[in-house]
Amino acid sequence: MTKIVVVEDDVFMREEIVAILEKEQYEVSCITDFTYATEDIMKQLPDLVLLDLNLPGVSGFEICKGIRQKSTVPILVLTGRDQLKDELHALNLGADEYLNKPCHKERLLIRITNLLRRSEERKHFIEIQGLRLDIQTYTFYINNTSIILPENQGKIMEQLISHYGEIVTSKMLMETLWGTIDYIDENALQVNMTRLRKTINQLDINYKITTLRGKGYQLELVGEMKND
Amino acid sequence: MTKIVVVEDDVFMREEIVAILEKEQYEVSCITDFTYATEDIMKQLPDLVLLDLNLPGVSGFEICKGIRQKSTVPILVLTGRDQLKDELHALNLGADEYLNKPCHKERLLIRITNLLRRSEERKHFIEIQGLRLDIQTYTFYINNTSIILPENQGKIMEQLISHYGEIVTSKMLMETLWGTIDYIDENALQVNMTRLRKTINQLDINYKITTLRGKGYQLELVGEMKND
DNA sequence: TCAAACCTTTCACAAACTGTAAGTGTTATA
DNA sequence: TATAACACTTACAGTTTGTGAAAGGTTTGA
Repeated sequence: MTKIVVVEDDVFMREEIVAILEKEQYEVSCITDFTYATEDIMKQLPDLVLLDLNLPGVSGFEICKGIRQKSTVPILVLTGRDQLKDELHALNLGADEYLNKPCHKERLLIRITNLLRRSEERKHFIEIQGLRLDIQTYTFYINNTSIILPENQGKIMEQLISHYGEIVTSKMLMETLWGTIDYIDENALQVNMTRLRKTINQLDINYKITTLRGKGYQLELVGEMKND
Repeated sequence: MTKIVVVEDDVFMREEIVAILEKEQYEVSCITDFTYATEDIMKQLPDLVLLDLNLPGVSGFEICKGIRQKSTVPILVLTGRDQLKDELHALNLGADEYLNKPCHKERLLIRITNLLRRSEERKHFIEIQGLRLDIQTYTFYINNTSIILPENQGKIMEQLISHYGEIVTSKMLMETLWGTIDYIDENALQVNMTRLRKTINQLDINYKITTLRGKGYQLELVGEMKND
């Protein structure tokens, strides 16, 4: 069932939206406490987020930005703010649609349908800036190129991308690759790591795999000039 | 350079749009004779189509539909029609965005940017209803599954999809697979065809490969109930 | 300086993809 | 219905690709 998370403070408005969506067989849940809105939304694992901008105490823009940093879930902004600059701002922060209240039921629903259809295509992939990986086939998309990673390299890459920003331990990787940690020669992992690094080097990729001695591995941006 | 085709009959409006787009470094070309609009648009190989709906002699909806049948190029409808039913109709026919005139320059431009970014992701693929094929890696996307086709099966599939609705001859296929038609045993092609058919059968696909004796092969929809 | 941690190359086995060969179906037409 | 052309299928062996083991080299930090 398709799950939509509604972020809207006005009770009347919220209940109307919920009624409309539920009539279309969507599974709907609402955020009513906006203190940890971004986290609460993400926890629900939504297929789509319906977001108001005028919320008490928090900026809807911040929520929008926060969601987009962590996920590619479609965000539909539905708001009373009809200023062009708000629209541009929201769209720049990663919103996929921007509709003004009041909004016809049908107009809202067709946008939702379209966004969901579009995001279906993304279901295959995990993704960070500039990289996309099909975790079924380990087809790896970089700019205008795509290549197929061998299974082991693909699994390592999957871990590195899905834990981007964190450290991935050898233990985690060995469990992912072989389902167990026992009787596995750590060297086998190192060999595959070497192979993956070689693969990455041949591509035009802005990332490298850093070793954190005694801790694990990490995917890191490279070649970014620091501006002071 | 990114190419945008503008379909708009009003001279004043058209020139204003062209000026705005060219200032943003887009390559712009216009359709002014709408008799064979769809064909003329497609010939230009646009990265995006900017479409008006009120055109003399032709229906903008028809053009929209026609483009979408042949391509996944993003279509942005920019029109004076502000009726909800027109908007719904256009979006249902495959339009990606629907904006009302008059429209702020920035609003238009950011939608264009977003559509183009989104369609970048599609550059890898060729696509017909329900099927997508990455022609670099021959990763094949069907509903919620993706698999990797072996090179030969991938090449055959590429031909069948990109010539969907037409007949693909053995000669064409042999040239695609082996670069030449000489000294190639036609049986080799048949073997690969059998293999591809077997692959397709294992998947939940609505298409089958039909043989046209003495002519060639064709991809066809299957299992569609005919309603009289 | 030295040992632990990590990296790299080479090798041989296993799996996947390929065209060849040989035989089996199918279809149009006389 | 007989026949020949066309199409399909299966088995096989050569080639390529991915894999972990082994052995030796390099880096790091106390």
